[in-house]
Amino acid sequence: MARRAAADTRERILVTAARLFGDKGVHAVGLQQIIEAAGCGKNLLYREFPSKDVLVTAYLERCREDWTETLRETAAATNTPAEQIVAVVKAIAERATAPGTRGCALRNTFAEFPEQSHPAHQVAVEHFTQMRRQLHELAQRADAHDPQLLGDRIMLIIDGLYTNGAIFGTAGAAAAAIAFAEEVVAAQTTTSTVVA
Amino acid sequence: MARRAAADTRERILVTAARLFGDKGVHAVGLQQIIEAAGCGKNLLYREFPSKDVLVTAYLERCREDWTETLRETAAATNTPAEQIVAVVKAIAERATAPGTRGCALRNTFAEFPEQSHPAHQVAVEHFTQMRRQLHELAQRADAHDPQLLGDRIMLIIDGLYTNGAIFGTAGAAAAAIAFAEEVVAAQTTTSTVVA
DNA sequence: GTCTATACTTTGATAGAC
DNA sequence: GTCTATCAAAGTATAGAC
Repeated sequence: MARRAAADTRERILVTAARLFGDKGVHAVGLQQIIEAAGCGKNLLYREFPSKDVLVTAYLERCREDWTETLRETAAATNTPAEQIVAVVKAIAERATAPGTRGCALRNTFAEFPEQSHPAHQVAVEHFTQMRRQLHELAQRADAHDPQLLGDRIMLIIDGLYTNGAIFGTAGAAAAAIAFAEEVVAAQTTTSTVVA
Repeated sequence: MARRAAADTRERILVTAARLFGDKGVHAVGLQQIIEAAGCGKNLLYREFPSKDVLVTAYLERCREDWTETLRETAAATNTPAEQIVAVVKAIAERATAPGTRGCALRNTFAEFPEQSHPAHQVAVEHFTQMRRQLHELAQRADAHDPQLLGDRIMLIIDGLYTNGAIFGTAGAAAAAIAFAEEVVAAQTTTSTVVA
């Protein structure tokens, strides 16, 4: 069943590329390196991903799915939109401050590809735009006084968390960011300023 | 006095390189491009900066000086440490959300050089460590309830501001971040929670 | 002598042919 | 899966202008 193996191969290449891109950055990783690490031929890689740009785009789309998954999981695990906002920050905080982590793949790749015409740049911008909108919606469903304000503040905390986590990577930073998010959500969703 | 011109030449090369690195990213800019833009010979560039790594490091050190300058200016323009914290956020917000800006050079370059052994990586880490310490000190002088907490929260806002500004670059984002910082400072430096 | 300009070497990348 | 073409990069050396 050589034909059936194709799906697995594509997945293996993508996972391998994602790991290398994430660890060393997109520019620093050559296709040769991915081929060796994935243990496949050059032909196969080019059959699945006709160019490096296509591979990078697929890598970023995969990262976007992780975010969607986070949103889905936190929605299922919480009772209220306000709780979900904090849970989202919590989930990201745990990942962003894990040792060896290098921040957010989409943000890092965005920094690597400043050209607006580059597909990687565009995928990243789409992601951030969508993410911001989703946080606004979440804040609205949480009955925030000013949904856009709350959403943007949470976005700031998440962005900062990724940057900060990539630099320092301490567990304390995660707890601090979560507490910060809790206070911000509480202040923006209740009439009296209550600090949990 | 051809010998005297050397200082100017070095400065011109560095400024040119800084602009190109900042606009297109370090990896995307070749030395040839810098030579053409600066209008100098290859020999001269290699005399002033023996390798690209040296040039990149000089570029980052220059960016660090900008931060030091910001700290100095805000200290001179404000009366209290609490005001200075807000002024720092304000100064960064204005720069980070200016059109055509691409966020923080040190953070972007940090994303481009994940290897800990690379001098560019080390300069960036030094900068962030120093910056965090300075924010802690500032929070302490502002009589914050928990100086480290306040400093870290301001650091989160600044980090987020750079990322957010690089992506969306709206003027509203600057005002929102400044208001956010004001509230956080007020909440952490007064006994009663006062919202300005 | 100091700068510009260019030719060269080596290395490593994408890409495609077979 | 190997082999090869093409191109661009860093870095070095050299030729020539003022």
